[in-house]
Amino acid sequence: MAAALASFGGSGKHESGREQCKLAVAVPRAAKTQRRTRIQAEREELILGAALEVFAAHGFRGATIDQIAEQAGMSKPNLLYYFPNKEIMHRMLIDRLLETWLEPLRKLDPEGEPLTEIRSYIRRKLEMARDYPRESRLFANEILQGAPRIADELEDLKKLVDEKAKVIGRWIERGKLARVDPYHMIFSIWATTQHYADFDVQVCTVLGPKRSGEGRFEDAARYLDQLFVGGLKPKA
Amino acid sequence: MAAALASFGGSGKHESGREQCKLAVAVPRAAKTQRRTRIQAEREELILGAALEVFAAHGFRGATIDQIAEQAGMSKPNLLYYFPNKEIMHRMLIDRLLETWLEPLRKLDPEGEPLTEIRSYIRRKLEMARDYPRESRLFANEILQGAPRIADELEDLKKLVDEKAKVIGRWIERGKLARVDPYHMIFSIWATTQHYADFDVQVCTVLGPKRSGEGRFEDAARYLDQLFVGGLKPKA
DNA sequence: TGAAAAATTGACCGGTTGGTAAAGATTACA
DNA sequence: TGTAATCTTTACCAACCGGTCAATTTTTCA
Repeated sequence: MAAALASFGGSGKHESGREQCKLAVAVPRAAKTQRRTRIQAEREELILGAALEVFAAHGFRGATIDQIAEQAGMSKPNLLYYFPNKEIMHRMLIDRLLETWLEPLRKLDPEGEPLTEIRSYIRRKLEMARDYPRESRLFANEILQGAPRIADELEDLKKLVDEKAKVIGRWIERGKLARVDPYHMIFSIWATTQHYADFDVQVCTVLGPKRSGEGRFEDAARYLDQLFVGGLKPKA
Repeated sequence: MAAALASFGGSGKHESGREQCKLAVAVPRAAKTQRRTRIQAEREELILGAALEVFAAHGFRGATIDQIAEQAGMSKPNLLYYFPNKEIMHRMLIDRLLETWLEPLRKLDPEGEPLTEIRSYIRRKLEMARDYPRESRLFANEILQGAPRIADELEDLKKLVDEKAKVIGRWIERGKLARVDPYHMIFSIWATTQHYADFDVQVCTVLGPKRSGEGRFEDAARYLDQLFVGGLKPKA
């Protein structure tokens, strides 16, 4: 229960320090010129949490403002006082999601020991699936439906992957990894780790009540370690 | 382009021969006592195809009857003459989907050579992701949103997986496979193969225009082969 | 304290959506 | 060919949904 998968709390909420660029859009119209209130900050956070819950569970079109408002414990017009419309809530969630979501890949260190780096990456991604399943499902919903609202962001993602694929390619050239396709390797890491967030219902049903406790992430971590270390170790 | 991934056409449409149990529900009310017409069969098939397209792209709530009707090239009331409501179309699609979807796992042969069996399973699943991406997305949409409409079917799935997990367990006992968790092994196969259908937009964007042709499935097949054979081969 | 600013709400509106009613067009078949 | 069954469409309805408005309550701060 302890060693395999670390806790994730460390770096606080999603992005405490940095100013959130797109947030300005959502400042209530009545307060445009004014400084943000304490209540504004609190309410906006409350609403975004509720919106995350509902968007993740029903997708963009499936989610209704009424549902989000109820989840946040306020009336619909009250919610719309903070966020002028549904799109903006969604857009803001996607933006801050991508920040955290890509962090593990960014951390992949070209100077590190290749197999260790990849194991760390997998572990981090699995921790994110465990600790931020709603974010994962929000993203999955969006991609599944053709990513209509995040084409630009996907291009940024491509750049990051291109860069890291080169790093992996160099590791392979130096004989530190098996000769695999770096892109498909990254895909397989995304797929296997996010599966535990996106397909959680299925995973828990199939594992049954006895094995579907939190321990399932430890088991998954152990298995994925075996799979990837075995599969990516360079042939001697 | 040829060897790695076979074509999938072989067994014809989803279930040509067998009688579709739930179909009776959708017989137009006007024709309850009567035998099914040629037109009925044709139209129902046409509608289900359109419904699959739309449900896969927008999820259940996101799909509208009007969209499905337009996709099928008919008016909404005309469509509703064949299927009394949205739920029934969805339910029928899910039912016939699960039949085909689980076939590859059913085919996992306890008597076969373990590593070969698993490689075949992976290849078949990947072929399904390539040839039936809409079905995959329909399923993904449903699971992602908590599987509200298919709890029963998931229980059946569990039974099948339990059975096959035992088979895999015996293979491991006989030293034919590395000592991995059979359940998580199956999850990882599902995740990695279905990823190419469910996250197609992302895959194609990241691969870029040059590599995102149909060849991406060949590359995926090759990579997954390396990964799983390397990862699951018993330690000497 | 009091008044301005901020927060909240009920009532409402236009457009969409799932679904129905009924009448007209087409097809099967005696 | 005629007629009954089947198929299709136009017109429609009630509920829902995204979003607005104007009025009320609460908070802030001089």
